[in-house]
Amino acid sequence: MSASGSEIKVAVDAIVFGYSKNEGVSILLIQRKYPPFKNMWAIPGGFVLPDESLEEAVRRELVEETGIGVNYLEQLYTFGEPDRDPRKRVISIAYFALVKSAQFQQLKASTDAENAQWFNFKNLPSLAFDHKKILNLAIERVRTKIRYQPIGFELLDRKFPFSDLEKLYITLLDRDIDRRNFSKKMLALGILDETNEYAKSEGKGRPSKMYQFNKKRYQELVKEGINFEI
Amino acid sequence: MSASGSEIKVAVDAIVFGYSKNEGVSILLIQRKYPPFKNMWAIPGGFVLPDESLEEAVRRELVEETGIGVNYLEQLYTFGEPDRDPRKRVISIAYFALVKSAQFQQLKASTDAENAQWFNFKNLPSLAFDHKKILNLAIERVRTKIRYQPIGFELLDRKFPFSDLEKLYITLLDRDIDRRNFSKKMLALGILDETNEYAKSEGKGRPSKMYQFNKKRYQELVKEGINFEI
DNA sequence: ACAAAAGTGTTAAAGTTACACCCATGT
DNA sequence: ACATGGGTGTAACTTTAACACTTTTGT
Repeated sequence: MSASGSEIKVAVDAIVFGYSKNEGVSILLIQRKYPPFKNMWAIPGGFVLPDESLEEAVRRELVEETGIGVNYLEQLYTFGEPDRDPRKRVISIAYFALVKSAQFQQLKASTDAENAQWFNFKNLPSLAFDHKKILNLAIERVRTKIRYQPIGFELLDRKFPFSDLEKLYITLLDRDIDRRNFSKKMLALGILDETNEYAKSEGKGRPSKMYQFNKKRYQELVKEGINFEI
Repeated sequence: MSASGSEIKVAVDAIVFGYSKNEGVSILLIQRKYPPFKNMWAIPGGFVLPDESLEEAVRRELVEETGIGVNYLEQLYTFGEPDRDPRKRVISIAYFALVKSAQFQQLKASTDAENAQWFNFKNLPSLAFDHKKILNLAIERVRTKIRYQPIGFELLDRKFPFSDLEKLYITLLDRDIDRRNFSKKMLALGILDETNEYAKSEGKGRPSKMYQFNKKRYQELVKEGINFEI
């Protein structure tokens, strides 16, 4: 090891994803109040305190800056180019987070965090620092990951109609999905429980059964060596 | 963001993988000269200097501590639990690196770095700090990744007999592979060029043709949307 | 009765797996 | 001539992809 320590600041950032059937995938951004990049949009985040873990830091910053609590959090990548912050050397450990649909819609409506706002992931503003790069990586990661891990359920409510799941995949993968093949495959995995509830109809169409992701069952099956793949 | 910066040190660590047909997969470790964990084995690494990128830091530390230059380097994960170093708060950005077979064998023989040593990945000593956890993650990552990205070639020489590739996969995936099916699949991908060289026989068996990974071709095919998968 | 969304099965094509014998070389 | 590792094809099976009509509800 080198003899001396470093004068480098350590920050965390979190790309928070929300989803609703009608609006698709959204990402939570905050507007900067101070220079540099004053008034520009940025990914929420901040410096890590001496005695908290990285994940604790992310959760704390998210509450402070946006009032949000997330139910899924995963480390994405660490960005550390010497010049990524014009003021000083900052390395940032980026996370991505997923928020359940009902909560996302509540948050959208609330005014708790005046300078936090959701943006559709296909229509994002320009961003401060290297945040565009971070965000693109996060989107790419989520896009890839829903194909081999059941993280999509973290964006839906606990109980959801099958078509919501399908729409989520269509949105993220950005291509059509054959409804019959998709449901066959999903149901064949054995990780979805059918409930005896039905979606309250929204005025049109046949009401759909509500399904529920069975996490325990999934974990058992993982041990037995199944692989989720869509 | 929080107002204040942090008093956290930033380090990088690198899990270096080497491979040879006879010895299988090895990992490069160094023996610590000073407390804490004096004399224990550890993953090479050290603090990031103020003006170098993370990757530069990894390469510099590897040269300083082990005399090695690597040909493939990828970020693995960032470890930041507050208590992972007993002395002070250190977050470490871990990388994994792959070394080509010929170079690995040279390094094994050389005495450049007295306190650096290669260990078979199935027979590792106990390690300082949380390095066991880091190492396990690295092994898991490489194991998974060779199945969907052609990183295996970074462990072989530029030209290699087909059976070396096969043995590498058998070793890492820890299961038998059907020679016929494996070569069919690999060759069907169209990313291996047959050379007109033959392996100099080692006294027994039919000499094998030498193959070569065609990186350009692979990158073209990726753009066209193939997916490498074994 | 019609519009809208949910629910459901079959067939062809592609991909994967299982399996065994001959070939080229050194001793 | 034998021991050793290299090289190769085919058939059964599994998985995936393509495709359209019926059901339930609200208006």
